[in-house]
Amino acid sequence: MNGQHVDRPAFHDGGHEHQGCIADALTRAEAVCRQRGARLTPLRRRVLELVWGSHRATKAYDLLAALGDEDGAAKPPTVYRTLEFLMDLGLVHRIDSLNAFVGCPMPDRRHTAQFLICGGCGEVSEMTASSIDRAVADQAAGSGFALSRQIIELHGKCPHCAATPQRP
Amino acid sequence: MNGQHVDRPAFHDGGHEHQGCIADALTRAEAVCRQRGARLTPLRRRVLELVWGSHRATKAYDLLAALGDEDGAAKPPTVYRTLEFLMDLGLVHRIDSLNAFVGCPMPDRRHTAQFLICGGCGEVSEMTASSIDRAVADQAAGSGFALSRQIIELHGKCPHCAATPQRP
DNA sequence: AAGAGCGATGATATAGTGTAACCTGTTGCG
DNA sequence: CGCAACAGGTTACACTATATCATCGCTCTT
Repeated sequence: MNGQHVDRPAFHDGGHEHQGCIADALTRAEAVCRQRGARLTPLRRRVLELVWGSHRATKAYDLLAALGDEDGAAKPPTVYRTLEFLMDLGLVHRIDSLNAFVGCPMPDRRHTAQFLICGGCGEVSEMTASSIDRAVADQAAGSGFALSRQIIELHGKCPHCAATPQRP
Repeated sequence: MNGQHVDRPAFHDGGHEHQGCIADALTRAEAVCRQRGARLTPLRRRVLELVWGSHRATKAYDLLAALGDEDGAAKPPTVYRTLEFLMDLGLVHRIDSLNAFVGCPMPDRRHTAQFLICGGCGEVSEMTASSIDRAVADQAAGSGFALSRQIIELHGKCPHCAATPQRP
């Protein structure tokens, strides 16, 4: 059976070469925009870059502050509009339980997503687990419920943090 | 196999005798409080009653307004503290994707929960689907992730609303 | 080239959500 | 009674998000 099919379920180790993650994300974003006839303006590009600055979820007002440091006082609507654009294109996802945003590692492919959120290091790992999809779809169908959007956010500890109990 | 085991997957019809739902919820709450040595004060009781005023999710500031009409201007901390108390006892759940709260129909039993949220009528239906639990637990374990809390909120249309396309 | 139309961004103001810190009152109990 | 523990009140503030209108620059058309 293929119930275990999962894309990218892994967490990163501290030492990975993160610049590559950012560069790859921007490359994918350019491709998606080209394909969809959307414009990846400097602002949008910069916001996406900031979101990809870590594998944690980024708060809108942190983006705002980061932009402010550079471009002289960005305002909230600027950031929220930009995030909305990026979400519409599937380039970032919103994590509702954190009021924060995370880059999508596979924006070129239509997919559902589940998020593993580490309470230790804050890293968020996106996965697409067909077994979860199937269970959810079955239950919705069994209740006569027409599913349109699923929010699955799983909190806990990533392998690294689970192995390292926090010290007082 | 019992992958289809589900508690209370159903939505209510408009005409059900809702006073009974409220009364039952309060009865269960009294039992839970007695059992756990917690005090169901008038305020807590009133807030729970308000949350159970419908099968939709209730916003904190709507509770605040409702209380204000009665008791002369309640303040935010009062409501949030009371909601926190009710959540600790499992009497209400928070729906993160709505910033709102809904009564738990089975607070006496430890359980995970998934929510079906209708975008038409706003009704929220809680279920405990063991097939989803199992798929989630398997995926988390497979990633070495130590799961502590799962947030599963499924948006769509309930059977009634799916059968009644909205008119312009 | 003039100007319409549109998408992107700027700017102002305000709405909505949530918490920190401190104080007061109440209850249960030795 | 007198204390400890909990519940609730009060003030102030922080954080999150949106509505609305103005501006700028680009493209398309005539």
